[in-house]
Amino acid sequence: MAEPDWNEGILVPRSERGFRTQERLLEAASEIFVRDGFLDAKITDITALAKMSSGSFYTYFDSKEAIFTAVIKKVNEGLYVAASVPTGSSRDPLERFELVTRAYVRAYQENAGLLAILEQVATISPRFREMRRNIRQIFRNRSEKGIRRLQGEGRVDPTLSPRCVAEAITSMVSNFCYVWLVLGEDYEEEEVIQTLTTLWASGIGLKPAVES
Amino acid sequence: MAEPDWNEGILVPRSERGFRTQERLLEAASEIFVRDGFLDAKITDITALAKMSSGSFYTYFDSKEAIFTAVIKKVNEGLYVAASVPTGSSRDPLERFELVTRAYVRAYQENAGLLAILEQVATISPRFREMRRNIRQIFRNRSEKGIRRLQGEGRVDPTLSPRCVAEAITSMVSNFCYVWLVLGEDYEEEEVIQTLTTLWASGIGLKPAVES
Amino acid sequence: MAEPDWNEGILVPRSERGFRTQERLLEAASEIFVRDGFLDAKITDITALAKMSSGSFYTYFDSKEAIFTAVIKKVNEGLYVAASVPTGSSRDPLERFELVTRAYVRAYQENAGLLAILEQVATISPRFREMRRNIRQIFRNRSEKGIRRLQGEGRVDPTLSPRCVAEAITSMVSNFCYVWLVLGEDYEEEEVIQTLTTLWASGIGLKPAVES
Amino acid sequence: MAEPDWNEGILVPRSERGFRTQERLLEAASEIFVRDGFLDAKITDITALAKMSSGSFYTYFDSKEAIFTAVIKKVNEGLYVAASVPTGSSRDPLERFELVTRAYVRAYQENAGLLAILEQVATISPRFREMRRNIRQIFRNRSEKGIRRLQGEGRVDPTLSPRCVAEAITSMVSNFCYVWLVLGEDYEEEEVIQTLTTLWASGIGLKPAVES
DNA sequence: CATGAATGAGACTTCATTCAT
DNA sequence: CATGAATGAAGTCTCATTCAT
Repeated sequence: MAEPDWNEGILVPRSERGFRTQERLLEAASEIFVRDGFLDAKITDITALAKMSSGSFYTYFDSKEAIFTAVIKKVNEGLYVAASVPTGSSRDPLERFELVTRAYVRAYQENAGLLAILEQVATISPRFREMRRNIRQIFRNRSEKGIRRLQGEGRVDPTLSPRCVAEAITSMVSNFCYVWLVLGEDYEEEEVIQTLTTLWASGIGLKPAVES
Repeated sequence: MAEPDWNEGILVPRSERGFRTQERLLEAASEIFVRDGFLDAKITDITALAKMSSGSFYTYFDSKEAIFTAVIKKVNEGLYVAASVPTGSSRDPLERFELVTRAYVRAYQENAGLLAILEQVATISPRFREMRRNIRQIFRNRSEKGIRRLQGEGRVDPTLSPRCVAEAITSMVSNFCYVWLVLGEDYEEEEVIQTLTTLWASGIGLKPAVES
Repeated sequence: MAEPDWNEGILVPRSERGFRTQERLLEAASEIFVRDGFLDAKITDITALAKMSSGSFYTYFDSKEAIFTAVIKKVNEGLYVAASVPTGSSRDPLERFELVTRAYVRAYQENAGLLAILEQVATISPRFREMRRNIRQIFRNRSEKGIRRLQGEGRVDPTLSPRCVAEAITSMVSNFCYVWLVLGEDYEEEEVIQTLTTLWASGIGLKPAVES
Repeated sequence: MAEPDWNEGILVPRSERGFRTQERLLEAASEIFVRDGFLDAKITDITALAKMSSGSFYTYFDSKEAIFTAVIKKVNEGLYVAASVPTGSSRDPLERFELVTRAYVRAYQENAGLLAILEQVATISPRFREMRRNIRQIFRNRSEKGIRRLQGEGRVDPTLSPRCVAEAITSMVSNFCYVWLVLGEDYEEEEVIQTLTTLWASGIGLKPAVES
């Protein structure tokens, strides 16, 4: 339960100049991580790209893990926003599914490089496994709630376990994005979104609203 | 396309005794890989567990990658068999889906430890990325073929892209197993199998056979 | 022979305010040196404790060695005073020995924390080895002179080498204090003083004054 | 109370060849430690002097601390033997004191270089502080026992605390050796031994055996 | 005079792999 | 075929001191 402190090891600059230097490091690190992966990324490559001495790195971050955390935090926030995209309660569920899927796919596309590395680091470090889990939970919990509501409205098979279904759909969407955008299987964006949306909706047996 | 040679680096013992020694190394390696992961697994730990000198390792394998390949090959074969489980053409599709899913889940359960490590190594090494991709393809291609046939029989929405759907279902099943059996989310086996089967079948809009 | 300049590297503040700032640094440094030792003491810890920026340190001291010198100078002066405690020529030698021992013990007790660190630094730096030697010499030379006088008065064995005896007694007293007050062997103050005084006096075969 | 494990970090070679290599390292390390001190001694200097690659060091020792422990253990054993020199119960106490002092001085002389470094390390590391304390205790405990016996025989002032006196004498002898043989104060060996022995014997008020 | 960011040399350590015995 | 010692490249991190603002 004890959530790791995601700011651990990330030092806070005390001047405007320091703030800019930290930003430079973050940008350089993103580039290096995407290029070389976490394991092969060298601090000296990052500082060289940011045009500073290697020692300066430690003015702003305690370790490679720390700067990776900082880099990923931004990505995470992007995914968080995507997974929380407001759908407007008045819409049709199908439309909502599509909206959510599209937002997720877009966010994944924009950050595919770093998400690939996060996937790598998550297999190595429990800390980052937890981080990835968190963002996954947002998506899953949201789906679960939606399914519960639709079951309540009699529009979805009531025998299905909402949590289990939500987990499965989350797996489908997130892993499809991984295979497509990271591993490089060739698909066409619109087709992906339509297929995932359809499988999702039909999978849970979504029925049209019962009109009165 | 050029398939890596999965036997490269795995030396062939000349004697019966050598064969048994190699087996001992494989068993020890499985244990160490599961315990420490690929990166932290040390050759000396493997040889110590197999009760031999570190130098002897290279009589049987060329490298750490080679012995990992050998260890994973067995697992892979298990998954291959599972993914190829004969279903008997006469059966109902729903039953076939369930059978395939169950076989996959069982195989995953039996090898969860090493599959977790394969997941790790696949993020690091293209060679093993390819290996994992292969086994995934078996499952996906099979699904794709099934869907195509059902579309031909008019029992599944013909506008869906069979490949895309198959990829999505493969993602759903394989990633669910990962989250459940490797990351440790708590689910109940039978419920998982039923849920995945249902989502699969309903997702593609499977209709009862048209009786004549 | 060339005595180091013990004020080298200690800058002289030009203002009253600067003077107080330097004092703050000295207090902070004492605390940090005692807590962490010389080697592990960090300039940033000292400045942080003194509530100023690390750069300001160099307005007042040239180096870590310089501030340590400044800190130790005070201690040294204390020991100097103790070792020079006036005994009044009229007293009984035994009483004088006790007075000197007591003064030394008191001074050591009051500064045990920093003297422990001086001991450390003296093993590392010739400069501080010299400093410690100086204070030791005061004690030793004084003893030596006393012994010579008593030998002249026929109250002490004339075959003993005054310098060698003085060195031995200095070793006994100073190292006892180190073992007791720094290393933490448990002794009772009064007992220590009496024992050292007795060993000293009896050791040199002190005889009662020859009355005429 | 928990005695550190003095073999920790010292690996045991499994072959004759390894044993010789470890010896080579120990000899090289002694030389380097004496030349540069513990802090400035570099692993690469040791391996270079022993004519091997730097990595080989870690086949035999875990760290610089470990090899220093191994080097000092030998010295310690030498001092232990010296401090335990058998005196023959029949002798005169004065002769016994001289014998013990002489043995200690000799042992110190032979190992002065490394003992200087031990003194340095002891001020830095509790582990080695403990080691030095151990050897000191042997000497002190032995003195204490002797004094107790002589008090029992009525040949020594019964009001003196044996432990406190023994500590003082140990301080005198050991610190004199340090000042003389490490810091370089100029003394003549025989004079030192006689002076220390006399101060010791007279200090405790040793009386000739009461003849019947 | 104060601030705090910038500097940079370099020792330690790991461990897969090779090789002498 | 077994043993275990030998190899060596290379990356992280520290922190006293300097310097621009």
